[in-house]
Amino acid sequence: MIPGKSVVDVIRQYKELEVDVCNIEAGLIPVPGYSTATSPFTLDWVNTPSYDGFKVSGKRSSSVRPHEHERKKGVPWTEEEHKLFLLGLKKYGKGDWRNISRNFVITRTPTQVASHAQKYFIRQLSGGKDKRRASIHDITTVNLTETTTTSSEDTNRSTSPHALSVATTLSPAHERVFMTPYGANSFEVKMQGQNLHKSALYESSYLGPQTQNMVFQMQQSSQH
DNA sequence: CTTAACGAGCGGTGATGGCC
DNA sequence: GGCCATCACCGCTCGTTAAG
Repeated sequence: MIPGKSVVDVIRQYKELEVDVCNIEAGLIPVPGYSTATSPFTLDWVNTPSYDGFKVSGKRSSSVRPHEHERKKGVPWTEEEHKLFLLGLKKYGKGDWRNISRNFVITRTPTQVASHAQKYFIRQLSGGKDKRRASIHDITTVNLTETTTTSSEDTNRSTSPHALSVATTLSPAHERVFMTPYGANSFEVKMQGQNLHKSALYESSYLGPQTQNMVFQMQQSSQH
């Protein structure tokens, strides 16, 4: 299903692509960026017990490296991602970046998580040095935090369609509690009173089975 | 997975010049 | 002289990448 395209359009596009691919494989169309006469690369079909497919051979020229292998720009970690990282670190411990990536910081690859952890631990080791620039790595725990914010962003998040709102008898100050899925294995709790807002991140294992199921269903619906 | 090198981007700080 | 804006330099932070 492609928005704005009919079945006939899609079939026509498929057939055109099929012809293109046939022409490319037949060598009728030069691949952009490669000159068969000057390129140091060759494409060989390899068929061994361990590998079956094309393999590129030849030397990589350092002079062309910057053009064909641009360094990716870094995407700064958000506070939310860092908090999820801390939760994952708590659950899986140092070194299990794969599971932390898979179950907590699902927006980052294990390599990115490992890199972030490296900087985080370096920051912890250098603690105590004054005159440091503020960093996201200064956040070392994910605990119940109390604020008096009444920002619209706060309100919007709490009343998102995937937030579970429950009445509370915790204290007269907390009139409502909002639970919002937060990553794959955690959830955010916000307690709101007239002038008091509290928020905290918890692992899903903190919940009873019924509530865990409700949060799981909210996660499913938020993904759709 | 760990470690270290690398590079981009940002913020702090001092120098400089214009204005009052 | 005091204040403010602008600029350049430098150090720091942090994401990417390659080697082990």
